[in-house]
Formats: sequence, structure tokens, C-alpha cells
Amino acid sequence: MTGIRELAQRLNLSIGTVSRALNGKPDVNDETRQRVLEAANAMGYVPNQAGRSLRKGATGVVGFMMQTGAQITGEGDVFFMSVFDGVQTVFARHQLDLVALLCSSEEDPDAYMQRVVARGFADALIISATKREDHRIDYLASRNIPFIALGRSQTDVGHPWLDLDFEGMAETGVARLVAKGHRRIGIFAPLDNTNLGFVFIEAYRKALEQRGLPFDPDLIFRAHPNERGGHDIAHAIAAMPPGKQPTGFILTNELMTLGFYNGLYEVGLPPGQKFAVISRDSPQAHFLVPKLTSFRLSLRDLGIALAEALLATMPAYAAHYPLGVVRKIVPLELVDGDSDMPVSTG
Amino acid sequence: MTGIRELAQRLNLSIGTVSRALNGKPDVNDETRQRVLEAANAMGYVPNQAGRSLRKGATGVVGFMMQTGAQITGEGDVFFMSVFDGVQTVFARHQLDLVALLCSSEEDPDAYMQRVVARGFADALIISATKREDHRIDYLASRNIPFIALGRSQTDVGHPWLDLDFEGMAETGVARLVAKGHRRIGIFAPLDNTNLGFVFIEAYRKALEQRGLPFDPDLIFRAHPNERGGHDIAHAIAAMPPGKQPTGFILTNELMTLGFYNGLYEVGLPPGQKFAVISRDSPQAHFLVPKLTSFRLSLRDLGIALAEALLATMPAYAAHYPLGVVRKIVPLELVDGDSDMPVSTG
DNA sequence: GAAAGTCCCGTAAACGTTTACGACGTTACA
DNA sequence: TGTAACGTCGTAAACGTTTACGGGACTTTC
Repeated sequence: MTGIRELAQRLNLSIGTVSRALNGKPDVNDETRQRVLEAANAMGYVPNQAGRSLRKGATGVVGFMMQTGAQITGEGDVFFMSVFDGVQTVFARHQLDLVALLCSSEEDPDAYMQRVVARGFADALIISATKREDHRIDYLASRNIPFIALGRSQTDVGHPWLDLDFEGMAETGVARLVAKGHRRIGIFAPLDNTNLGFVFIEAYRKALEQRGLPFDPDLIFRAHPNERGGHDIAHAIAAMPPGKQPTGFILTNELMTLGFYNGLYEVGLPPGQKFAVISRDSPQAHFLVPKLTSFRLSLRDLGIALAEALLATMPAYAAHYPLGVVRKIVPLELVDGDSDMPVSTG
Repeated sequence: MTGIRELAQRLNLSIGTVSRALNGKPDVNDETRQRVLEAANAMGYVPNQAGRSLRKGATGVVGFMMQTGAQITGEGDVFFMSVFDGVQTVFARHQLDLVALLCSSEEDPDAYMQRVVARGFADALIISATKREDHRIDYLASRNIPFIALGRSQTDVGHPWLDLDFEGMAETGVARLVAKGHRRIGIFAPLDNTNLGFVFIEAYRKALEQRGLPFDPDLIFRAHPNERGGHDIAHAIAAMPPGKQPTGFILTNELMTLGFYNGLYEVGLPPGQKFAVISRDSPQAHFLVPKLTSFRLSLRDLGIALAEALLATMPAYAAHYPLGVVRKIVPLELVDGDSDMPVSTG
């Protein structure tokens, strides 16, 4: 209960020696270290976080900021839980803990982040859902806090980031659907100003252009990246005049895909029969009928890459990860399914 | 940067006075306090977490433990994000922070919790997905850590808990479906030994018995509480011999409901037309077609109740919440939809 | 056999904050 | 005028840990 002092007393050792023994420092006899380790284990001693981080100036925790109460953002879903798991396998090697810092919907996200940082709650941060212009990036950089972004941004301070290959998905998706005879291809865009929207749409436009197909703004469907958003898009499509409707669709969000499938069934445009769908693979989307033609990505591997790239920028760990400042686009592989039938079938 | 010392120096005050001013202690002149507050604000001073919690013996954070990488548990979904938001509105009144403690799938949950507790990471904990016999409860009670469980358990140490009224849902659900002429009513049960499974099934059995209907174990469908689980149940139902199939179903998980709807469409048993469904309402389930007949519950209110009940057991805050040890079953109201049609329609 | 080196351990300062205690100046009251 | 009370503030100890430094005992080396 009382800590290292009691442990030292029980062993007839000084607290200094005990501390060194526990932390694997060199200046301690092997036999002594063994004794200390056993005793610590026996009485369930775990070093106090406050004392340790006060002295070391580091907490040993990395924070991932996410907002609560916001079905809108699509955060808090399985996507992140899988990424986290990859992050943690790397962190475990260095006794680092990952916690989710939950920003209430009643608090300003920027203010929350400042508070968290200034308090010294975490040694480093992972941010996601990066906006086109993101104040968080400026702030973290100015404060010299190690961090990595899951998602590109126009706000570029030479910080590390990882992002999915949205250009590739747009290009490959369009290519595939065009090859199957589709001429009117719909695409999803987020409602807010996340950077992904711009990148995705721009690549989509370019892919059409290269194939001599017209770019029709009406084929861009804006919605929240969750089940409801996908569902609503399906109904919006059905509400269009027949000639204006797309015959195929590209999206990237797993939750949306579920809602989209649901919606397509409802409006009488069953996927793979009367409407072509291409999206991203995921454990949750895996059971869909018909089988989704999808971009495959290991979220766990993504988490691992994310963690390693972050550690590469932290002085205390950089030696193990000589990667420099990682700024990488993660490619995805298109896997055949039954949801992207030729247009003639419809 | 350097903390309270620099702030005090700049104001020609002692650090003691500055600290008292910032913390709203009485022994400080109003004008002085104002000066301190302004200066602190101006230079963006935020007290260091480690120093503060070392001295106070409290961190000001409450942890919610959840497991990463586990699509199985169904955690990490919108359900919790909404509950969190309610918790935080209460916590905000007391400068308490809520963080999600993420237990890796590679670490034993019990061990993780012990580590977190011993380290003094959080002042209190919220646990969920309580097992029928739950070691976490014993441990937390023995360590005298304030905590509250979202979900009942056989392991009862007189601790506070909140739980949804699963008995009520089973009873009301059966009553409703029977009234509509259904005789074979299916029900969901979790695969693991969460306590909810036992409670739910038992109430279901009793509800049937009271109405002179047979209890058929084949009508209990075990699955993971997520989209896939719901989807698989629909297919399992379709695979039964016609006479054995249920004509209606009761479930309580929002993710499952989405998958269940999807699956029912796939197997040609569209909900509300050929198959009756009753489940729990949720933002995500709200768009379903046909409209779900569902049990309504404000997750935000649930979070608020959870937070208040927790604070009632924490010495430092109990004065504001004279609730005693809260052990409460939260009732849900059945709201009419179009998914529970009479059996004759089918 | 003395000097140098090695191994192991104890001592004590430091991290940033809170808070019990005491000191000082002023006011109030007898 | 003396004493008590009050308001305001400074002083210093304490929280639990890590780590730079130094010292004692022993071994090696010339």
C-alpha cells in the first residue's frame, strides 16, 4: 500500500536500490534484484504513477483523443478499437499505456486538448479525423508535444502522419466500375471539412476525367459517416429521377456500408443485383450478402505502423525506430466480391 | 512552462498564496485572487497533474475500462459514447475527467485492472459487461476503490450498480408478441457468461410460463452482441424447419438489431412483414425500415445516473449526492413501431 | 603492498503541487 | 491601552519516486 519505502524496509535495502532493481538499472546484484522482484510481486507492489511521472517528467501514457456523445463523427466504433489493438502491441514493448481521452460534447475540443497537454496527462498524442485546417496540429507542434495524425491535413508542420490511400480507392473504384460498364458512379463525401473529403472527391474527379466521363456534382452524396448516413444516401438515390441515378457507388466507411446495404434493400435496389457497391472491408462488413467487393486493410497493422511512427519521433524511443518523420499513405488491395455486378445485369 | 513557481514570482507572491487563490481557498484577498487568476489565464498556466495528484492522493480522473481489438464484446460502440456524455456532464461540475482505459487484447483484463488501480491512475472506476461471477468486483471492493458497475452480477459485495430492466423487456416483449398472436417467440442470449444472459432468459421463461406457452430451448439464439451476431441469427432462423421457426423475436442490442434486419431481408423474412422484431431503441436503429417497435431509453440520462451514483460513494463528493448505495434497475418504455405485426399477416 | 579498478549499495536532492502552521498587521472590544 | 480576533500571506513539510553522486569492500594490476 504505502509504496517503495515499505518494500525496501522489508528487504533491509534502501529505496534507491529497490528502485534500481525494479527498473532494470545496472548497478545492482543479480541475486538482490531477484529478491526485490519476488518481494514486489508477492506484496503486489506497483509504483505510484504520480510520484514516478513527477520525477521523470514523463507519464508513460499516450493519449488518443476522441469525442463522446457524437454519433455524428462516427468515432468510437470498431474501426478504432482494432487500430488501438495494433498500437498497443507496440506500446507493450516499452511499458507504454494507451488511453482514450474523452472530450465531452460540452467542451471545446481545442480547449480540451490544451488542458490535457498542459496538465501533462500524456507524453504523446494520437489525433484522427484531421480537418483540412487543423488547429490541433499547430498547437501540438508549438508546444513540442510528440504526436501523430491519422489522416492528412493542409496544416502541415512537418509532423508525422499516416493515411489511407483514398486517391487509390477512388481511382481503382472508378476503374473497376467503368470496366463493368457503369457510366454514372456515385461517391460519398463527409459533411464536415475533414481533409479526406477533398482528397477523395478530387481523385474521383480526376479518375472520371481520364476516362472521358463527365463530372456531375449531383453524384456526390454528403452524409455523416455512420449507418444512418449510408441509409440516407440509398434513399436519396432512389428519390432521383431514373436517368439521373447512379448505377454504382464507392464509399470507404464500414458503418456507412451497413446502412447503405440496408437502405438499398429497402428501396428495391438490392446490392449486387440492381446496384453496384464498392467499399472498404471490415470485420463487420464481412458477413454482408452479397459479399462486398472491397478494399482490404489490416487495421491492426495500421495501428502498429501508427505506433512505430509515433515512437520514432519521441526522443526516449526513437533509437529503436530509426524511421525519421513518417508521412505515409497506406495502400489497399481491391478484393473481388459480388456487389459490383456489371451494369447490364441491372 | 515551469509551473506555479514562475507564476508566483511574476506576481511577487508566494507559491502558497497562488495555489490557494487558484483552488478557491478562503484565506486570500479577493483582489489578489483576481490578479492571480488573470495572470494564470494570460500565461496559460495549468497545474501539473503529477505534482497535484501526488500531493493530494487523488488524480481527479475516473476510468472506464474497455477492451480493444474485440469486436466480440460489442464494446466501443455508440452505446458507450452516449453514456459517457451523460457521465461527463455530471463530472464537469466537479472538475473530474473521464478517460477510457484501454485494455489490450493481449493482456489479461483482471491483471490490467489491478495494474491500473495500484498505479493510482484513477480515483474511481466504472465497469461494464459484468460477468455472472466477476473478479473485478471482489478486487475493487477489497482494495476499497470507489466504483460502480453497469450491469448486475452474482458477485455482490454491496456495491452500487445500475442495470437495464431486462426482466421488464422480456416480459413486456413476450406480452406484446403473444397479444399479436405469436406462439413461438425467439430470444437472444450472449455467448459469454455475462450476467445479463441469465437474467434475460429466466424472465423470458417465466413470461412464457405465465401464459401457458412452452419453453423451447431451440428458441434461444446465442451469438455475439454485434451486427454479425444479429445477421447470423436471422440465417439460423431461416435454416430451421418451417414448423420450428419462431415468428417473432426479442433482442436488446442496437448493433445486433441492424444486422438482424439485414439478415432478415436476405433470407426473405422481411421484418414487419413476415417476421416480428422487438428491440431497444437507439440513434442508429432509428432509421430502420420498417420503424422498429422498441424499448426507449435515454443513454445520456443513464450516464448521468451512473455518475451521480458513483459520486455518492466517493467520500469527497458524497455530500452533494446523498443517495446511499444506489442499486437500481432502469425501466424502459415500449414504443410502438411497425416491426411487430400480427402473426396472421405473415 | 599500494594504486587503480570494479561491484554494489546508501544518501539525498529533485520533480510541482497542496496545506498545516505560524507570523504579521489591522481592527474591535473591554 | 492591552488583548483578542480577524484577514492575509509566507514558510516549509509532505506526497512517492528516480537518479546523480559518493563510499565501502573487494579484486586486480604493476
